[in-house]
Formats: sequence, C-alpha cells, structure tokens
Amino acid sequence: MLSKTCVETFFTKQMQTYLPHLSVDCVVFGFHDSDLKLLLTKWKHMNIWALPGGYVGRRESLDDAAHRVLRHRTGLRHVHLRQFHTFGTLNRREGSSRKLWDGLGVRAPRDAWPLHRVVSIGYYALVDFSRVRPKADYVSDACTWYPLRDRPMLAFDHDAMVEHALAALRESLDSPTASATLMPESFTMPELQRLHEAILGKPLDRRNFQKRMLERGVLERLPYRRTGGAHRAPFLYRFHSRLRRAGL
Amino acid sequence: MLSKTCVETFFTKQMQTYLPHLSVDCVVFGFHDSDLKLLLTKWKHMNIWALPGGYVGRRESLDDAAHRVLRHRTGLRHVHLRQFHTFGTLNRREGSSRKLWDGLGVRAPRDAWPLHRVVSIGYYALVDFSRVRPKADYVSDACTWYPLRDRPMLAFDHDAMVEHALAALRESLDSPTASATLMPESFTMPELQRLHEAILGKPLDRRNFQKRMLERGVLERLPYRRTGGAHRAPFLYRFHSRLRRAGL
DNA sequence: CCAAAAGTGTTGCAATTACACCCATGC
DNA sequence: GCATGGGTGTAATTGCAACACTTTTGG
Repeated sequence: MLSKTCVETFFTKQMQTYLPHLSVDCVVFGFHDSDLKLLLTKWKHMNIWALPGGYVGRRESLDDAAHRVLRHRTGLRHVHLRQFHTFGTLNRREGSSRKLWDGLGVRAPRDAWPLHRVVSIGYYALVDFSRVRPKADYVSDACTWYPLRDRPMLAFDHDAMVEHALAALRESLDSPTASATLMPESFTMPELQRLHEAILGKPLDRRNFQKRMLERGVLERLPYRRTGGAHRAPFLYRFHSRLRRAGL
Repeated sequence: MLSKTCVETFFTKQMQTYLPHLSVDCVVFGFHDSDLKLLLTKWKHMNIWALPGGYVGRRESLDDAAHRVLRHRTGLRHVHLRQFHTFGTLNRREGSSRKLWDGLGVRAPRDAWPLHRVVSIGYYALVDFSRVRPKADYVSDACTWYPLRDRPMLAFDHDAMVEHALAALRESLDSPTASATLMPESFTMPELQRLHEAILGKPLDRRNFQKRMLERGVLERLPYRRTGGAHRAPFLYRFHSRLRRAGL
C-alpha cells in the first residue's frame, strides 16, 4: 500500500497536469476460450469494479490519452482504439468517486474537480488477448479479464458504456480490421466464427460464414492444421500482413 | 456594437459559469429548395464563418448545452439532436480563437482557457427549415443558412465536423425520424426524394423510392395535392403523428 | 398536342439464407 | 464404428435494382 502522503501528492499533481472535468474510459475487448472478455479494474480496498480510465493531459490529445491508459493497463503500444461516445450527464458519477479517494485515505479538498462532475470520452479497444499483461496501478488492486456476459456490476455509468461500445463494435464487424485485431496471429475458421458469434450474440451458419470470410480476400490459409483437439483437424489461417499491425 | 466593458464582463463570466476547456458545436441541417442547408454564424467584425457552438454550464449536461445553443440560434425548443463525435486534438483551434476576442476588442488574460485548448463535442441537429428564425449573438454578426455544397470555408476543424456529421446523418437515414424532422408538416413524395438524394449525394429511382417509403408504414397520404406547379399535381403526405414531434 | 413530371406494377439479378454430403479424429 | 466437428457445394429465397406505360398539367 502506498503511504498517505504519496497518494495525496498524486492527487494534487493530477489536478495540475490534467484537463479538469474530463476523462477517457476504455472498454477493452479481448477474445479467449470462445468468449468475449472485458478488461476491468478494481478500486483499491473496495469491491467496486470499473473500466480502465484516466484523465487527459493538458498537452495530450484525447486519442493519446486513451492510448496511454491502454499502454499502462496492457503493456501494448499500438492498440486498435476507437472513440464511440461521450458521456456527459450531470449525475453520471453520483458522488461515488468520493468513496474511491476515501478508500485510499486521501482527504481531498471539497472543491477538487475529480470529486465533482466529470465528462468522459468513451473508447473501445480491440486487443489480442494473449499479448496482454494486465497491470493494476495507484488506485486499483486488480486488473483482470472478465467474460462480457458474466461480469460484476460496474461503477458509475460504465455498464451503459459497455453496451454502447458493444453496439459500436457490432457495426464495425463487417470490416476485417476488427477481427484481425482481436484474433491471435493464427487461428482456425471455427475460432473466427465463434468470435463473430460472441459479438453478434447469435449463431451463424458454418458454411455461409466461411464463404463470406474467404470472399473478402484478406485471409491466408496456412499449410498447417490445428492438431491435438478431438475430431478432424481444422486449417489454420492468418490475416494478410497489412492487417496484422502488431500491438507491441 | 457592445461596449468594451460589456464584452469583457461577458468573457469573465464565461470562465466562471462554464466547464473549462469544453464546448459543444452543432451542425444544423435544414432542407429547402431541394437542397440541404447548414446554419452558420459569422464572427463579429471578421469574415470568418463557423458552426453554432457554445460552452457547457457547470451544472448542465452536454445534451442540455447543445439544446440551449440550438434554442438561442433557431428559437426552437425540442430539436432532434444527436451527438456524433468528440474532437480533441491539440491543434484543432490553432490560436485562431485569439482573433475572435481581438476582433471584439477584448484583452483576455493570456492564461484564459478559451484562448487555449478546447475539446469540442459535436452534435448534429435536424430541423424544419421553415420554423427556424436564425439569431446572431454577442460574438457573431450574422447567423444564416448556407447550401451545404456551396458554403464558405469554416474556422477551426469545423469543415471536418460537417463531413463527420453528414456521414452520421447518412447512417441514420434508414430511420424515418431523420426525414420526419427535416421535412415540413406536409410534403410531396418527390420532395422527400430530393431530401434523400441531397443527403446521400446520388440520384434515386422514383418508383423504388416511393415503394420503400410507403412500405415503412409511417406515411399518411392526405386528400390534397400540391397544385400550382407545372405538370401533374403530386399528392401530399405527412408522417404519422407520433413522428411529428413539433419543434416549438 | 407536346413536353415534362407524377402515379403505378413487373421483371431480373444478385446477395443472402437454408440445407446435405463427405471426411477426419478420439473414444 | 460411431459420435462429433470440419470442409465444401448447391438450391431456394428474398430483397433490391432496373425498367415501361399511362395520366395530368401548363404552355
């Protein structure tokens, strides 16, 4: 645990170096075990979960702020990030942010902006699950993956953010980029199908799915098969290199 | 023209009553003479045009701020408004906002936030052209309609905002709401078609268009025709009452 | 009576959906 | 050998795009 003074210094520094009343929150999607996953953080000393987020530097663009948050939480540099909505109702934090600082033992000034109204720009991120090394930070105990459909309740309006992000992700699914950034380097066709099914929330026809994916001309069939599983070994595929912008 | 002190008071008040570094900008679409129109404001004493915009009150939601801006510029209360993107790069104002205040004869403090970085939430508005009574304000000489395709260059990144808003409008065109809010109470089918053509930027087939519109089941054919024009008089239609949320 | 716009219905294509057969693998 | 999943092709449907003729009106 950090010392009181350390946390209070952190708080004060925050108010100077960031744009007031503004934050970014990231809905980080991953795919693992045939299942969409969300990266969530837990408030230190409390049983409250929230989306990874952060404030916006005074000399930092919104996109850069979101990238910085993602880099700190996942270790990845070039993440596929997309702004989807800005949340700016009056009651969206409903005083619960006070609890976060109380939990840390910080007596923040009454008029400090992080305790009052904050407008948050929502981003969703698509990452290769297997490359992510989740990291907690000053204000969080834990940073871990949860299944989208079986996650804890989230703080503030973060559940609404997730729904909004998921809707935006569905829209973008016709572009190969979304799949390319969520899947590992190589994968089988049924695995790719399960990703699409998880995002759309409905089953798809195996044959029609494969046909459409191949017609897009962005997949390359590798001369290997995924062996070891029960039943017939499926082919491995990968996206053409220009789509595989590695998230280092 | 306002006196110097009056404008300076306005400036100072602004910094207190609004959330710093934040604004809303509105892309206001209207439809008239078979043509999409934009509502633009001109900076006082300068030949610079911009989107209607404003700052966000400390106790005001983003949506409310956009509604307030629209109410002041158009006189309309219940406008169809939709957030489409938030613009937050570092260079989006490029010092030009200084010129606005210089033009008004205001010597604003160097560290005043309206002279520096501002993050802007973009909204688009769909209004019934015939109901709008454009009004200028403290910082603008003029507030008038311009044809979308033949408009002056806009300040800041406002041209990019217009393109973004137009893309969002195109997306929403399959819902009858967009058409219902842009058209007057009653209209002919060819008029409605010209609206769709203006938004999509391409000609549509008369017969297929009419078929699709009627299949949606939201139009009501009135027992009148538009007379007076040359050629055969077209029928008048209106949207069913639940879609005609009057913008008073 | 002619030009130009409006009202209506049919036909054909293309994209999507539904569906059936064979193959490989583990138990 | 049988249950389960994977690989491939074809038939049916449906939604959309293309298109022709008649009617009305002003000049």
